Amino acid sequence: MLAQANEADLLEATSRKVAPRSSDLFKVGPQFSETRHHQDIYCKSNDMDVNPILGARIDRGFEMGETGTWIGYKRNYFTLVSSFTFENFDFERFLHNKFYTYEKLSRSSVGENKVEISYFAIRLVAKCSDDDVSISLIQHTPKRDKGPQFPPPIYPAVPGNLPDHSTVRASCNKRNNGKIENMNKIFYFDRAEYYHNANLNALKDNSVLKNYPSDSIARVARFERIQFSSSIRIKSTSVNSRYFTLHVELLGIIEDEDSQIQPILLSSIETPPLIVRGRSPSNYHKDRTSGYRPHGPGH
DNA sequence: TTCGACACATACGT
DNA sequence: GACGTATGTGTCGA
Repeated sequence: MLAQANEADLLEATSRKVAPRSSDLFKVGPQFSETRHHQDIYCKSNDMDVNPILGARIDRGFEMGETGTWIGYKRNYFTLVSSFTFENFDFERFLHNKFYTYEKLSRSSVGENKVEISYFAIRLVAKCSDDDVSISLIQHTPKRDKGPQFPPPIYPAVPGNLPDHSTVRASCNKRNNGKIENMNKIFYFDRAEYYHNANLNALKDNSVLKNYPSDSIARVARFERIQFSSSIRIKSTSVNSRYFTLHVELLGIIEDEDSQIQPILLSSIETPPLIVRGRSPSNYHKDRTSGYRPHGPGH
């Protein structure tokens, strides 16, 4: 059974051409690390320390290679979802509170500055795993080449639960309004609807909720049709591939003295090192049946 | 060798 | 089941 699985993986990874719309393209990728904390979060009402827990899953675009490393393709899309919760905070409790953190002051000065968090947000970044240098990611529309490209959005977000892999799979490429609406209930929180049902409005609300920039607020940040920027260098030497990591960051958005919006990195999670295969034909129609890596002159 | 552009093919959603 | 889409990947030429 193990041998069988390996054989299947090998076939998958080395020979067969993949149909462009096959649902097999959805695969769960590598696990993310435990949440790492960068700046503490406190609850305003009682100054209690709040423990954020970030979760994320790659749902498309990476598969495990023969040697156990995770492999993606520069030319192909990947999909990633992420959400966060606060330990011991159910959703209602979150909605009735405000939070603050400390802003690191410049190196020359000492100490930290207490700042209120206007709202929370989730960001996706990629880094080169050697030097921690940021790598740009881009997002396509369904029109791909015919549409514009953007950097992946930073999602203003409230706490939420990560949907199943199958839910993410089912959420892609929907045009039917009813289906889209059902998916939106999973991926978004509707503030206007909440205010209506709770007999509240933005004037009466004095919680963190009122500071979010729009009524449609992510419960789950969904990053679809993401690719590594076409300009990334894949090799560190002519032989060795570089490794990349994907990081999901929980940000606290604050307002500085000049009412400028500014993100503070509160916590993050990351993938293990990833290989991104480039466009070289040697990364495609391989037919070797051993673990041998081709790099000599081919055909 | 690598990249942008265009092309072809094929499973999916409606 | 037909039709339009979305997307992996083949290819050309700078």
